[in-house]
Amino acid sequence: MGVKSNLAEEREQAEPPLLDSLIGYRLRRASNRMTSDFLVTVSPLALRPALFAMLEGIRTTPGIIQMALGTELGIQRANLVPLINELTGRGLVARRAAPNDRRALSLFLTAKGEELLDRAEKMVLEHEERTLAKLSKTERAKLLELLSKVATDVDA
Amino acid sequence: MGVKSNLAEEREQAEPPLLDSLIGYRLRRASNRMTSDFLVTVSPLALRPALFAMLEGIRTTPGIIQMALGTELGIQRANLVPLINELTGRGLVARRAAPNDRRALSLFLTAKGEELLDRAEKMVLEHEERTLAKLSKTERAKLLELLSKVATDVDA
DNA sequence: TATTGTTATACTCTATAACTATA
DNA sequence: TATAGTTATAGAGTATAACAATA
Repeated sequence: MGVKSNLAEEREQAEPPLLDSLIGYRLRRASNRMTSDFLVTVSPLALRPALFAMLEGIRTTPGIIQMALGTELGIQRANLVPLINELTGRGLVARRAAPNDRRALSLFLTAKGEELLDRAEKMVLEHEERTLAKLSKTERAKLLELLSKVATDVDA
Repeated sequence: MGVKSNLAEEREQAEPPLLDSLIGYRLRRASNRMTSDFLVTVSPLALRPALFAMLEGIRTTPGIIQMALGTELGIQRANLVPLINELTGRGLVARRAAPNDRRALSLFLTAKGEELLDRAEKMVLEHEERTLAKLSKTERAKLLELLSKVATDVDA
C-alpha cells in the first residue's frame, strides 16, 4: 500500500488491449492478410480462394456431387451454384448426371481444369511460403494442428 | 520393386488432400466458424466483429483519431466512416475535433458505449471459451503467438 | 417427407478512386 | 504536396427462404 509514482499508476491503468488476447480477432486479421495475398498471387489465373478450394475438392474426389462438395468445403449449396457455373463456363469443370440419383450432379475436372489447377497449386505454395516465412516447419505443423481444433462441429 | 497389391496402389494414388495442408485455407475455415459464432453470440447487442473491434480500439486509446484507429485495426479509412457513423448514431461513440489538427476527429466512448462494451466483452469471452473448448490454455497462448507471426508487415 | 439443385436476396467485410478541407 | 475525412462503387464471401424435380 505504498505511495505510487505517476509512472506506476499509468502502468497499472493501462491494461493490455483485450483484442490482442482474442483468438477470434487475431484469426480474422491473419486470415484477411493471407486472403489478400492469395488474391494478388493467383490473380493471373483469375482464381479466388473459393474457386481454388472447389477445384481441389473435385480433384480429391472426382465425381463428387455438388451437395457433398459444399459440405466438404463448408459452402452452402445455394452459394455453390454460381461458383460452379463460373468454373463450367470457363471450361475447367464438367457437370454430369449422377448414375444413381437423377437429382444429383457429379463434378469432374476437365483437362484444362487439371492444367490450371497444377499451375495454381505452384502459385499457392509460393504464396504460403512467402506469407509464412516467419514460421518454421514445426511451427507450421503446430499451427495446422491447432487450427483444426478450432473448427469443432462439422469439421474435425 | 516388388509386386503391389491393389490396396497398396490405391494408397499410393490417394494423396492427402492439398487443402488440408494449406494454412491459408485452414485459417479461413477457422476464422469463418468463429465469426459465425461471434455474430450469433453478440447479436443481442447488435455488434458485429468490426464494430466490437472499433469500440475496443477506442477504449484502449481514448481520443484516437480515425486514421490511427483504422491503421491499428487494419481497416481502410474509407470503410471506417460508415462504421463510425453507425456507432455515433447509436450514441455509443462521440466524435470531437482534434485539438492540434483541424482535419482530424478524435473518438471517445460515451457512457452508454462503455456499458455496452462491458456487456459485449463478457459475451465475447464466453464465445471464445465455447469455440476454443478443445484447446488448453497453453495451446491458446501458442496459437496467439503463431497467428501474430502470420500478419507480418504492418502488424508484428 | 426429405433431399438436390436452383433462384433471389440481403448482409458483412474489404478494396480503389476521387473529392474537400486542412496541414 | 501531403494528409484526414468523406463519398461512391465494386468485389468476395456468407446466410436464409422458397421453389421444382426427384428420392
